[in-house]
Amino acid sequence: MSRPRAKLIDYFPGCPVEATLSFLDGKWKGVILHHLLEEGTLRFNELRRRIPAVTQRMLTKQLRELEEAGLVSRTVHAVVPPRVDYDLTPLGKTLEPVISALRLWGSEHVMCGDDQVSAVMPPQQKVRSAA
Amino acid sequence: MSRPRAKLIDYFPGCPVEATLSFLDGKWKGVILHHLLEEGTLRFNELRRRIPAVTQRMLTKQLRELEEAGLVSRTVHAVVPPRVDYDLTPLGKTLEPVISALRLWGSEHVMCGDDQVSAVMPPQQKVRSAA
DNA sequence: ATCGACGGTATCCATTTTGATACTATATGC
DNA sequence: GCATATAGTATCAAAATGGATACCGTCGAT
Repeated sequence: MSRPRAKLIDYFPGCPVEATLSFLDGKWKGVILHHLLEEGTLRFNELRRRIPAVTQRMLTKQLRELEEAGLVSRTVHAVVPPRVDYDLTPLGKTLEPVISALRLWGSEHVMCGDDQVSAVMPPQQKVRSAA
Repeated sequence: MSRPRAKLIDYFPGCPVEATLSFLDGKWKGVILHHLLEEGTLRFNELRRRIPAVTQRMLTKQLRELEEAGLVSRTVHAVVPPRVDYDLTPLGKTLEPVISALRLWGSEHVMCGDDQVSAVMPPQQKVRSAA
């Protein structure tokens, strides 16, 4: 219910980019998808531990939005310490090339200083076909 | 200035994805980059016309952020009706594979209803190498 | 003299997003 | 009985984002 992006854009010829971005919106969706792609099924607190800076509320929200978008599945096991598994749906898995492209660009061009992030041209190294 | 994303993330092993996303953040950066990639140098109002839904303030803001990030260059011509050219920097151009991946996924998986956007699995069609 | 185009700024306001904190329920371990 | 773990929800407040509107200065056209 909150998709400010692409929602009121009446300009859709050039919009698939923005449309895709709207699914990755929010502060944590990228990381969540990344972990789910890398590690497969994860429980709520497993994700939390992998993303220390996220709060419970935020993680819940982002997961719900991913679920609503059909990218992530949520499986509740009716066991006694509650247990909920999160996994990518087939649709979610199709995002792999996108996440890979993001990750590749990030790892080649983004330098992480102490508390800031900046993009730089990589030294003339050839881009290996990093799958 | 304002980079809530990735700013306070002390978890950087798995973060290139999020780092990249932080550069595409904001409602219009994706479209701006898309147009600049497609059409090369554009003036302020040329961009505006290509993105009817953006306000002057927002376009300015997003362009400034892209400039600050080193992805876009801003050239002021000291002529009499002011003239400002925006173009991708070499660094900005390296985002092409990313934008392409986003565009490809968007065009294959995102269906645009009247006023909402949803992702779907494409019917088993093979992915043509849509450059 | 006024209007419009250009490329913005400044101001104000509404919405959205995020964070902090406290709270829930059940079961196990102590 | 109390703490812990699980997977959250509720509430409040702050911050960030975005939109509307008005304004700036200069030039050419009317």
